[in-house]
Amino acid sequence: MAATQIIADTDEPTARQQAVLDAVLSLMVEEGDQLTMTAVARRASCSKETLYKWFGDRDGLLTATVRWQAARVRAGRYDRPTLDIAALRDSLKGFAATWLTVISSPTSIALNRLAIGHAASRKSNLGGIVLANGRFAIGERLRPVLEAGREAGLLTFADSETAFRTFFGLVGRDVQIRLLLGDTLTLSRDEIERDAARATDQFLTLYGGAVSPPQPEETTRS
Amino acid sequence: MAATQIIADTDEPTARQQAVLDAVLSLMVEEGDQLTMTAVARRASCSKETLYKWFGDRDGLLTATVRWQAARVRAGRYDRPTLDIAALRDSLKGFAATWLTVISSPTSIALNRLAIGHAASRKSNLGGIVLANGRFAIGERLRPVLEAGREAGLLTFADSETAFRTFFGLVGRDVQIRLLLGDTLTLSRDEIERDAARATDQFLTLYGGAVSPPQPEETTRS
DNA sequence: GCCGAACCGTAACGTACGGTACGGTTCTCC
DNA sequence: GGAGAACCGTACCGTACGTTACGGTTCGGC
Repeated sequence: MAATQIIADTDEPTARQQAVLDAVLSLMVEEGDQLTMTAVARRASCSKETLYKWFGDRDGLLTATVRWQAARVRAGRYDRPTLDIAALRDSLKGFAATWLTVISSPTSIALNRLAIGHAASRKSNLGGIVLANGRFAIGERLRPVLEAGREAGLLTFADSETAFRTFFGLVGRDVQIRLLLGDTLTLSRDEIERDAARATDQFLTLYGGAVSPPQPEETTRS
Repeated sequence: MAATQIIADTDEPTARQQAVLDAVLSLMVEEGDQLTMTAVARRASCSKETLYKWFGDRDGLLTATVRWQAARVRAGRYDRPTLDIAALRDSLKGFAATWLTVISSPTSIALNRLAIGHAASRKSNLGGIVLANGRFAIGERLRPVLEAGREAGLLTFADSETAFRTFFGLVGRDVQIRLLLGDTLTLSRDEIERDAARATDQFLTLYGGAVSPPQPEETTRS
C-alpha cells in the first residue's frame, strides 16, 4: 500500500480533503453536468494525482462527497419528545420546515440528481447512501417523536412507519420530483413555514387522537 | 434538406420508428446506463445512419422516446364527473392506483432517471416533457373531478391546485424518490389498491365537505 | 542546509462514444 | 428488369474524459 491511505469509509476527511469535497459540491451545483476530474482539480487547486491518491477513482470521490454532505446535514439533532400538543405540533412543523429547506436546496438537488443517475448503473451505491442519510435518517429521527405523541394520547396510529410516510407525503408533495426534473420552483422562507404548518395540521387531522387540531382551514396556496 | 425529414415534434412516428423507440425503452430499462447509439442500433436492427437521419442526434432520439412513451401513457382518459360520493371516491381511487402503477413501473423509473440526469445539463428539455406529461397532465385530468366534487358539495377547498398537490403527496409519499434512488421497493397489485384506497380516504377526510367519509381507520400497512 | 514525502501543474495515454462515410442489399416504382 | 431511394452493417474519425506519469516546488524533520 502507498504511504497515504485511500480515505476509508469511516475516516474523517482532513481539512484539505474537505476543501476538495466542497469544491466538488460547488462544481456540482454550478455546472451540473461538467463534473470532470480535471474540473475538480482545477476548482480545488490540487492535482489529479492527489485526487486519485486520496479517493481512489471518480466513484470514490463522489462517494466521499455524498458522505461529506450527509455528515454536514446530520448536524441538527433535536429529540427530547415532549407531551403536550403544542410542543408536538412545533416539533413536527420544525421537521417539515427543515426537510423542505433541505430538498429545495441546490446542493440537495444536484446531489440527488447525481445519485439517481448513478442508480441507473449498478456500480457504487450512491443512491443507497443518499437514501440512508436523507429519507431514512429523517424517518428514524421522527419516529420517537411520533411514538411519544402516541403514548401521550395525542396521536393514533398502528404503525409509526406508515404514519411517517403519510407525513412525508404531506410535506414534500410534488416538490422534490419537480425540482429534480428541472422545474423552476422557488420556495421562500415564508412559503416553507406555511407549507410546514399546513402539512402538520393535515397530519394532525388524520392522526390526531381525541384532541382536535385548532382549525383545519385551507388558506395556504401553492 | 434530405429526402426523409427529421421527425418533427408533432409527427406521429412510423411503425418502424416506433419499433426503434421501443428498442430504446427496453434498452433503457434493461441496461440503464449503456444507452449508446451503437447499442440502440444493434437492439433495433437498424443502422446508426438511419437513427441520425430520423432523429437528428442523440438528444432527438431521447426526446422522441419520451414523447412516444408519453403518448402511450396518455391512453386512458376518464372524465365525466359524477355527483355522488361513491363515484367520487372511485374516481379518486382509480387515479391514485393508476398513478402508483405508472411511477412504480420500470419504464417510468428509467425514463425519469434519464430526464433527471438531463435536467442537470441545460440542453434539451427532457425533464420538462416528462413533467408536462406526468405530474402536470394528471393534475389537469384530476382537476375537473375535484371541481365537480366541490360543486356537488362533496369537497371543500379554495384552490384545486393545492388540493391536488395534497392528494399527490398522499398517494405517492416516498415511493418515487425511493425507486429513483435504487431502493428495491415492489408494489403488488394489492398494495397499490390498498394504498390508493388509503390515500383517497385520507384526502376525503381532509377535504370532504359536510359528508363524512366512512371510517378513517388506519389499518393498511406500508 | 539537506532529504524525502506530499503535492501541484501539466502532459500523455487509452478508451468509449457521438457522429459520419461508404459499400452492399432490399424494396418501390415505372 | 432497371433506376433510384431507403436502409443495413461496419469501418472510420474526432473528441472528451478517466487515469497515469513525471518534473518541479513546498515543507517538516534532523
